[in-house]
Amino acid sequence: MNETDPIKEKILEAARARFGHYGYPKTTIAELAEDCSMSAGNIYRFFAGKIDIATEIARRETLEAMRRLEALVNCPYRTARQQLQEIIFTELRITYHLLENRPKVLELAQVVINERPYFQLDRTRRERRLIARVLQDGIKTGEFQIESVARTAAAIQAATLKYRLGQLITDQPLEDLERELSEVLTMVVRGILTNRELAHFVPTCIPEHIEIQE
Amino acid sequence: MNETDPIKEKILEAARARFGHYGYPKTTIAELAEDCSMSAGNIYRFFAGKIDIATEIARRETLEAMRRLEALVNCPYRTARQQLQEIIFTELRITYHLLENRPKVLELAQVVINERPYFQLDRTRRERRLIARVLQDGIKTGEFQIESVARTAAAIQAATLKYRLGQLITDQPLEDLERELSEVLTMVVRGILTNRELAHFVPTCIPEHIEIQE
DNA sequence: TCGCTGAATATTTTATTGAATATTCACTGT
DNA sequence: ACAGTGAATATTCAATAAAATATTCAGCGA
Repeated sequence: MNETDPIKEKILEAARARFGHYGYPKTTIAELAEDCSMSAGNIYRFFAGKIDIATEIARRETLEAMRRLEALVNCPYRTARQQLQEIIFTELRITYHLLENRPKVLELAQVVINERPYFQLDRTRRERRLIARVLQDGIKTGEFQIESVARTAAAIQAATLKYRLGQLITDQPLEDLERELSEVLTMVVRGILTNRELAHFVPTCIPEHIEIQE
Repeated sequence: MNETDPIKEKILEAARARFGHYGYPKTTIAELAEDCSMSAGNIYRFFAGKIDIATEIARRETLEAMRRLEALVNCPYRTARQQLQEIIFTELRITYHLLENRPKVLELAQVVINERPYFQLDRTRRERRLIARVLQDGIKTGEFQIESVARTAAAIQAATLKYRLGQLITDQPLEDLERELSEVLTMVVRGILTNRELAHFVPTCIPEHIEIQE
C-alpha cells in the first residue's frame, strides 16, 4: 500500500517545494525534472500527469490532517462531546490557518478538486466516518441519544459545513467563526444528548488549541 | 419609496425577459433600448449602468422571496417551531427550483453578488431578522429557551447555510437535501426547545409544500 | 427646461497567433 | 529487458489586435 519508491518521493518533494513557493501553474514539469536531475519524460514513468502529482500531495496532506483529528479522538479522559467539538474546531483552525498562511495551498486544492472531484468526496467520507465513531462512543457511554448514527453524522457535517470551507464563503475573522461555531455546537450537541446529560448541560466553550505530539 | 416610473418598469421588463432567456452578458444595452423603442443613451437616465438593472431585478426577486417567507410566519395556527422549519425548507426549495429551472438566474445572481457584495449581506440580514422574529415568538409562547436571540439566529443560519446555496456546493437531488435538512433541524430545534417541549419531542418531518395565496 | 437622441469615447470581449509547456514515444546505453 | 532520454507532438497560455459593447455627453425638438 505505502509505496515508497525513492524516486517518486524525490519528485513529490521537489513538487511540494515548488508548488508551495511558486504555485501549481507556475511550476513546469521541466523544472521538476531539473530539480530531480532527470529528463521531463521520465517523470511520466512515475505519474500519469502533472495534476496527479498535485493530487498525491493533497492526498497526503489530507491523511496528515486526518491523523491529527484521530489523535484527538484517541486522547483519553475526554467525553464524546468534547471529542466531537474538538474535531470540528480543529478542522476550522487547520483550514483557516492553511489558507491564511499559505495561499498557494488554496490554489492547489482548487485545481485538484476541479480535476479530480472524487478527491473531495473521499475526504468528506473519512471525516464522516470519524464523526460517526465518536457518536457511537457517545452512545455507548450514555452521553448521546441518536436514532441513526450515519444520518446524524451526515447532519452534523452539513450543519458545520461553513467551518470547513475556510475563507471561501465568508471573510469573517477566525475569532468570529469560533464564536459562531460554539453557538452552532451548543444547539447541535444539545440535540443529541441524553436526558441524563441534559440535566447539567452547559453551552459549548471555545476549546483551547490542542497540541498532539506524535 | 416604491418608484413606479413606467419607463423604468418597461426597461426592467425587457431586461428580465432577455436576461432570463439569453443571459446577462449576452444581452446588450442596445437590444434593451430597441425593445423599449428608445435610444441606448436614454437607458442611462434610468439606471447608472447595466449592472444596476440586474441588481434591481435581483433585489425585487429577493423581496418577493422574502414576502413569501414572511407570509409563512404570519400564517396562524402554527407553532414557532413549525414556522422556523418552514422558513428553512422553503428557502431550500425556492433556491433549488430557481437554479434547476432557470440556469440564467444563477448567472445573474453571481454577477450581481460579484459587483455588489452589499447585496448578499442585505439579503442575509433580512433572513436573519425573520428567523430572530420567530425565535422571539417562540420564547414568548414558552416553546424556545434561548440565551441570545441574535446569536442563535446567526447560528441557525450558519447551520443551514448548505440549504441556501442551491447546487453550488453539492449536486445532491432535492429529496436528499430535504431529508438531510430534516435531520439538521431535528438537532437544532431540540437544542433550543424548553424542557416542557422536550418532554413530547418528535423529530422534524419534511413539511408539505405550502402555497400561500396573496 | 425637459426628455430624449445618436455620435463619440471608453471599456470589455473575442479572435488570432506565437510562445511556452505538457505529454508521448521511438530510441539508447546498460 | 529495463530505466531513462530527448526530440516530436499536442495542448495550454499570453500578448495583441480587432470587434463589440458600455457609457458619456453635446445638442436637438417640444
